[in-house]
Amino acid sequence: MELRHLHCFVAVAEELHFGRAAARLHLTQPHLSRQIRSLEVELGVQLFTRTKRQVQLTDAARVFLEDARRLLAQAEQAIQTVKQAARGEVGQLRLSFTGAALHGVVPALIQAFRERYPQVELTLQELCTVEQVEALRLGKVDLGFLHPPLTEQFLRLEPLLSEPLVIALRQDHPLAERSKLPLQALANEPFILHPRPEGPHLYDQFLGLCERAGFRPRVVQEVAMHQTVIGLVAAGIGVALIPASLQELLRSGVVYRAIEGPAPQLPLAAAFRPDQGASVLQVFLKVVREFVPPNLADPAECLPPIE
Amino acid sequence: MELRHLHCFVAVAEELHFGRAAARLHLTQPHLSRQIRSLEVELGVQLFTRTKRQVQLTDAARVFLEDARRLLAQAEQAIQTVKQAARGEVGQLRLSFTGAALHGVVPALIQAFRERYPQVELTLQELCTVEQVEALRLGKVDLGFLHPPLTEQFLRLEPLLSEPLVIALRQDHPLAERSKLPLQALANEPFILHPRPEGPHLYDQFLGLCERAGFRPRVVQEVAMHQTVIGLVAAGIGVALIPASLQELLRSGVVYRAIEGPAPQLPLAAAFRPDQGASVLQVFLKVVREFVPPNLADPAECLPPIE
DNA sequence: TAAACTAATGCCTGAGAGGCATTAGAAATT
DNA sequence: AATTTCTAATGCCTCTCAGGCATTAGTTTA
Repeated sequence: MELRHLHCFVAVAEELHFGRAAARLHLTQPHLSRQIRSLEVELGVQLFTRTKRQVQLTDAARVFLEDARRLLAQAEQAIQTVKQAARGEVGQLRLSFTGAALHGVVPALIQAFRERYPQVELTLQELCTVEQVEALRLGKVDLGFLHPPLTEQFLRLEPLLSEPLVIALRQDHPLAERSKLPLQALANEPFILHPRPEGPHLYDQFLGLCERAGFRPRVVQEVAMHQTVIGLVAAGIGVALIPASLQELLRSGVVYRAIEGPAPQLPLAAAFRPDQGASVLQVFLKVVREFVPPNLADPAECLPPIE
Repeated sequence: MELRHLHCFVAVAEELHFGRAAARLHLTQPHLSRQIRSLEVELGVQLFTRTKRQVQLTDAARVFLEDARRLLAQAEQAIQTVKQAARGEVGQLRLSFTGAALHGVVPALIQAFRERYPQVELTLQELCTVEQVEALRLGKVDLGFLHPPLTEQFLRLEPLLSEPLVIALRQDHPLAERSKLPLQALANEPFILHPRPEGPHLYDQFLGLCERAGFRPRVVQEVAMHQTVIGLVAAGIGVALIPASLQELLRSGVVYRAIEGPAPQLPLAAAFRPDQGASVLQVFLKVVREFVPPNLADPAECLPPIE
């Protein structure tokens, strides 16, 4: 039995007339007669009672008709679905992102993609940059939002943006009066930083900028979670560096101040394996590129030299 | 696209090896390669990435695989179902029955059929004999349990049984003391009967028997529903004739007594149109025949002559 | 009785299902 | 580096069957 037979059967069952059914199928009536006959023989079931003048469905055919219609519709649907899948509009995509990426363009980007391609099943996972590189290497993740630069060569990067870090201060801190702070002003402050392994480049970049400003920062606490960092600032343990977009993590008693002069920059990029031809990934990347701010044309910009 | 292509696709997708897949399908590997290629061309979708050495599914193929498996399983199922339907094990059957048939073998018969052929959808409807004949004529009912004889010729009858009628009396009626009553004993009793149009044969049979016993019964009430008849007996309005199997319609204050000598008989038969080839009907009839008591071998027995 | 309608039959053609032998590129082995 | 092995693809063949046209054979209508 082939789908062709089902098409023939449904047409005859609906028209109850071999001639009209054949016209509908763009076949000749004799051929259609034979198709139906061969289907009946194969099934071992009589589907129509035909007199020379009229055609009737048997009870078995009535039962079969429902199944046949459903099968044909589902076959049609399957064809549409696989075409969509080939265009990357159906399927699954495993994403990862750093905690810092959670508060910038990334959520908006993911939401936009979700709306445009609702049939793509997204898996989301928060991982730090190094964990993401490993997950991408192992093929456990298709695309990661992480913070360059990377030493790994097997990943391709799609730079998204580079945002300056700002200083988080307790509200009653003397420096909070000023709207902008040069790094030197922080020479004697106790710092709360992210652990170096979680973002070695940012860590070293900051130390380099401090050195250029003539001091070595006093680190009193190393904490991974941004929430915790800000909590410690609120508790007066020290001051902290926070990506600008994380200022939306409001907390009473904490204020944010921009850094005057060369500020540490936290670049954000989408990383993926170029060898993965997954078309869902390609579609996602197109959306990613829409969200790249125009001033990022030159990726060099997002990584100010630190000497 | 034909089911054949789906079979090929699923085999290759599961084996990830054209040679093994071809063996499974009892095809040659070159032909299978071409089938897959033609499917890909028709869909406009690449399903496999093949190097000379290994075969991999594309993302689109993974999506398609689920649909293809489901389609093949459902096609197989549809074939089984239509075969069952042809054997009369699937489908629908519209039954009708008189009120009297509701209390004898008919419910047990229907239940037995239900258990044996759960995939046949039964429609049940209570109609009197003449209504059933009309419904059968119009094709609104496939089989009816009714009371012969019929004047109509277009129906075939399958006699089921013939049961004697018994007398329903109020418990405190003087005649209730005897265990059997000759008809003559009822010569002066007020009778509650079913209206003649609902069962003309039974009505006339009873009148005939009374006449032979030397009296003409005094009918005080004509009521259709058995429940109501018995209610009237309990109320002391009169005595009534009830099919023996309806004695299970117990009601305090009412007793039943057999008739001595020739008793009116209510024959029950299954009636259907022989021109309806519906195999569900044939299967049902087989069950009906199992429920015919052996002493009914000669259908003449169930209709004692009334002169 | 003739005409119209309609499913089935007979016969033909060409596409393609399916087979066999072989090629060609990759991986494993020597 | 050379050889062998493995495996998908190609070339070419046959023969079935999808599908067409002309016709037949019942049935209904005029």
